[in-house]
Amino acid sequence: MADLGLPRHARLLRRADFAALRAASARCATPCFAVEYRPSAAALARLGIAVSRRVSKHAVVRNRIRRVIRESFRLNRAALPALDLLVVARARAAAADNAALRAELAALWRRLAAALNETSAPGTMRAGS
RNA sequence: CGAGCCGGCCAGACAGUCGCGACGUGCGCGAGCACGCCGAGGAAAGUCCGGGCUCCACAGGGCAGGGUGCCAGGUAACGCCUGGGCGGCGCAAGCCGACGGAAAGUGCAACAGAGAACAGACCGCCGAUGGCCCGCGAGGGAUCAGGCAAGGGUGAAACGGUGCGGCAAGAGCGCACCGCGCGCGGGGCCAACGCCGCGCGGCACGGCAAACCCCACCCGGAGCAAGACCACAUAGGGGAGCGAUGGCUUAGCCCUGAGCCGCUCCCGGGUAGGUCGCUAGAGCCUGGCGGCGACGCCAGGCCGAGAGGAAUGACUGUCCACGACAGAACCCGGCUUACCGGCCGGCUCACCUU
Repeated sequence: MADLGLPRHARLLRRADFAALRAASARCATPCFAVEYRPSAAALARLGIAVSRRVSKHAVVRNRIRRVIRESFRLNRAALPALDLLVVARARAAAADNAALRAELAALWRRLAAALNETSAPGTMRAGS
């Protein structure tokens, strides 16, 4: 039950968090999304979302993308390593439907977990666990 | 039943699963948990107007600048709404209109056309009058001077229309009627207006003021990251007192007034960290009364998002008329723009039946 919730401590809430993430982060991208990430100070994955007006000038479209990202993160966050993530929507996301966005995000989470396990040594990961 | 006009309302429904935010209650030292309840729109949009609220030391006057523009109401206010007038469109119900002033001044008018503003003569008409020619003469002829603006033609627009008289031909040149203008009286509860009556004037005063302009009325500036408070590094911050000159002072300039820069003393302080502002309001519903109406007054009832790295969602299933435009960010009143469709009421026209 707790695995599927999205409490506040699993989100990036402060300006400072975003600034720190931007200062030092690794990147990873798919057609609709770009992700910046770094090891989290907390013991679990935390999410930040950025959907700018450049993606779509319509608030309804931006809200839809934001909600799909939130929902996908909520359902998958238990399987993710302890990272601070900033998911940035790209312009192509506005044209994709929800199912496509979900599929892409699911792939993204898998890639993120795998990439982290092999490249950055297990040593850096230990901070969370 | 068909075509159409006006007004009001709705904006997929239901079930299950997993979530998010506010509030209330309970539990917990606490992060939080449980239960209950609520959780986008008619346009939340564009940010085009008008207010409330807040701060800018700031009050008054003048100029500049901006806005509005038939009249009267409504309103907190408006560029909005209602009613009326005028003009245009429609058979009609109805709809649309920046709709003050061109006898203050300046300016503009492409193309066409002879001529575009106190105009003009291309075609045309006349040639009475003075010449010319013919004729003995009465008279006749052409058109030089000249006269004309009726007809043709151009144009978005050509300096009233019809008829009669008049004339060489014509012309408001004269007259009748129509039109127009001015004045007075009535009407319109006031007004815009020009419906009616009377009198005067042969008739001018052409168009454009979303060209300058004139007239009337209105208008400080910035905006909730406004602004207030609390907790935390060095003050350039704040308060009080004293002040001649000079300088400076949030819309642009000037004037008056006021304040600041200086000195002394005192308090403490920037900053998207947190809290407040933050939703109970020009509020909504029902009824009554006044008003043609917009709306106002009175009584009773109701509480209908409040986030802030930013909630109001996602998935699955079933059904149908297969779901448009679109997401609150301080709050209201409007306007404008976008939009799949559906429901209700009133009205108009056409046709059919009786």
